Amino acid sequence: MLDSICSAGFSHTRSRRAVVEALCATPSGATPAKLRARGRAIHTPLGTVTVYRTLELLESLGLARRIHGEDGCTAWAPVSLAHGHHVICRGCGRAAEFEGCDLEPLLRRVSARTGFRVSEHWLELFGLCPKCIQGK
Amino acid sequence: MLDSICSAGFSHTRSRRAVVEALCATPSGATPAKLRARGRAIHTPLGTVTVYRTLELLESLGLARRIHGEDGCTAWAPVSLAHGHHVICRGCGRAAEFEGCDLEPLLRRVSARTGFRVSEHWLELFGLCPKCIQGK
DNA sequence: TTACTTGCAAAAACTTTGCAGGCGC
DNA sequence: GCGCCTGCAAAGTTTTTGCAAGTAA
Repeated sequence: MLDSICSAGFSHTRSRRAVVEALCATPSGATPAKLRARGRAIHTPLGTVTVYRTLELLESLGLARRIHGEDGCTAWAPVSLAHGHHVICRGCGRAAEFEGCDLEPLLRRVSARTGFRVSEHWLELFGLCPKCIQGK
Repeated sequence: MLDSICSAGFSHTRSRRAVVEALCATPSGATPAKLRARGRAIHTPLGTVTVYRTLELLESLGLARRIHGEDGCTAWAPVSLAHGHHVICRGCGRAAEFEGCDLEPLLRRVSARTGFRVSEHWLELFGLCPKCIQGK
């Protein structure tokens, strides 16, 4: 992921590496505060501000994305798939990515009904992950 | 909507009416701060706290819901349909509700692929509303 | 060297909590 | 009158901004 940052014209720095690694270490999503805590294992002086700014940068490059839970939307997760969505576990909060959503028929129906021209969408699923299912 | 609150066992108060009317006046969604501003036209001493608490109440009754935009998720909108989703205009920020989403095939596929047992979902569309399309 | 980055500190914005007084029923 | 409800004030969180020092290239 750092490579993508560099080839986009941004510097390769320890701080960025720390944030990127922390993010990739938690594909299930993590808040800026947690990312900072994790990132400090790699680059100790890592500051909160840098985490925010790096996330912003990653988002603009399409490499990270917010995860929206119904309680809030402060968690971030790395984006690995071209057009992925997340499914979030109600039990432990982990998130998994999945590919493909095939919403075309729906989009056409909504356009016809509301008059909106729909260009993007955003889908998130909630449920229980395999571990939490077993645990019950 | 106030009726629903009352029949659920909560009091009919001016403050609640103010929040409910402000909310219904902005089906496109509004932040707590904006709802308070609008609500003050109805009940002047309306406080921020009451707006938050009323929204919480409405949410628990299934009458209001957060709208999650990619920039944040501080806006709230009334829920009028049984199982509605929102389509949000990138131009003016308005939201419209639509019904039905037929995600069953997708849910099955995701369950099979990730092992998650999916129980809820959450979908939001983005695009341009009829007015904004014309305006361009 | 030169411009981009960083991290601290402080400010700002947003949300929640405590509590005395007010209001619905 | 009783108990829920409200609004102010204050505290707690989260996020953004300003700026001098640091670092990649």
